[in-house]
Amino acid sequence: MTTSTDTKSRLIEAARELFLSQGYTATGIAQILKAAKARSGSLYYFFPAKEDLLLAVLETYKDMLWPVVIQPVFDRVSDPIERIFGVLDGYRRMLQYTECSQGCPIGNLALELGESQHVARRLISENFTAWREAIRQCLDDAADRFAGDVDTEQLALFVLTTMEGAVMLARSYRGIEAYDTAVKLLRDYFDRLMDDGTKRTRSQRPTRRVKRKRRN
Amino acid sequence: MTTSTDTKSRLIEAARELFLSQGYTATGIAQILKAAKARSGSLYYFFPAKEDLLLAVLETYKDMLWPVVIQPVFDRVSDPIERIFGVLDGYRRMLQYTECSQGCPIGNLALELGESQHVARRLISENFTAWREAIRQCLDDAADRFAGDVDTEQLALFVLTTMEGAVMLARSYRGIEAYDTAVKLLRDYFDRLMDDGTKRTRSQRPTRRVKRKRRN
DNA sequence: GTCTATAACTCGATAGAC
DNA sequence: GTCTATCGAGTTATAGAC
Repeated sequence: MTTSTDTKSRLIEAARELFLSQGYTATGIAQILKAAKARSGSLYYFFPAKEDLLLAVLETYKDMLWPVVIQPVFDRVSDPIERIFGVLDGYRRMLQYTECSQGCPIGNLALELGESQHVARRLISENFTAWREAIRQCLDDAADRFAGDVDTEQLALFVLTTMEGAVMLARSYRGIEAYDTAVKLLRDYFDRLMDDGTKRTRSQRPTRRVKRKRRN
Repeated sequence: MTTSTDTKSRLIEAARELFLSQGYTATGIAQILKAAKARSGSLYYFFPAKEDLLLAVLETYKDMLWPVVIQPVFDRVSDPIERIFGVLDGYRRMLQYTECSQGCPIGNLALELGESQHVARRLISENFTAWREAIRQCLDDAADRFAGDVDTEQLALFVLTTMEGAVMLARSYRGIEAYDTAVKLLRDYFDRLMDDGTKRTRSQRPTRRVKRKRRN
């Protein structure tokens, strides 16, 4: 049992890494087996088909979102707006660590998978939605810092849009500049949303807002 | 000669469509041959390998950028800022036409291709750069409308970032909403860049900027 | 649960006639 | 330039022993 669980997670982990660096289609079963030090009998004992392995990978991404992507940033940073840019910095580190060859694993698969793999597509959109939800929580926590009314739902989606587009361009140009530029301009947009010039002075803020508690 | 040229372009066109809808790796030679009504002998007469066919496809995208993507919008719209959003509307039409299954063909390939295909990657970045250049021209044409100093190079890159991210999310969610939201917030950012409220008066503005009408 | 062996098929690419 | 025939490797997946 310990062995079996071990093999299963080794397969998922190997598939996850290979799907990330090469894509789903371009990764062969044999390659996964070699990386996981397993045999085809084991793989097909746990997963009926290659696509089921993909589904397992996408589930782990959902599971990893909070503990790996969000929570470490939230533990380090308390300001809700800075938390957002802290998350974005996490993707920057990923790009730099991989010399701009790898960015967001979900974005890769989002564009690769076609109509046929609709279960996988649903998991991808669920991953995106969970990410947006984390950002939206930050925006809600900072709601009183915005000058006018802000649709935090839409703004969170815009943050995701920027991140995914920026990762794509950083990868394409094999340089971090495109990513940094996008985040810089997103920050500029935030500044303009939060500060409408001389019109409104938010003057004193003696009592710092209490942080809303997140689930999980 | 007429036949040969015909066959060659049929192969490129078939490959272009299949790469767009299925990706490069997932598209097989046999599938391309069937769609182009050609035989393998013909394909390998024109292209030494599958990757060379990809390069030809990417070249056609570069050739098509101005006549197909940019110029039709510029012919219809004269205002430089509206030209930018006109181009973005072209991608919206593409998404709607394909029920959000296809967006930007370059973006697809950008995330799919790995380290190995470095010639193809260079062509992809050239496509992106040419696109940015068109947008930057619009921004330069509207330079006096921006409140402060604006780095049109960076802003053009941000427009591309937004478009690519928005196309990805529209495809993932199989709905145009994510795209529309991204464009709407990009428009809001533009408005804030062009009108800085009461802070700074760019001296006399005898001709008040006309409030642009937004579709939708 | 894991092993080996392999079926059944598709892949990109080539050879040689015409 | 286009045709048919096919190579060899690689693909996903299965069978059956252990």
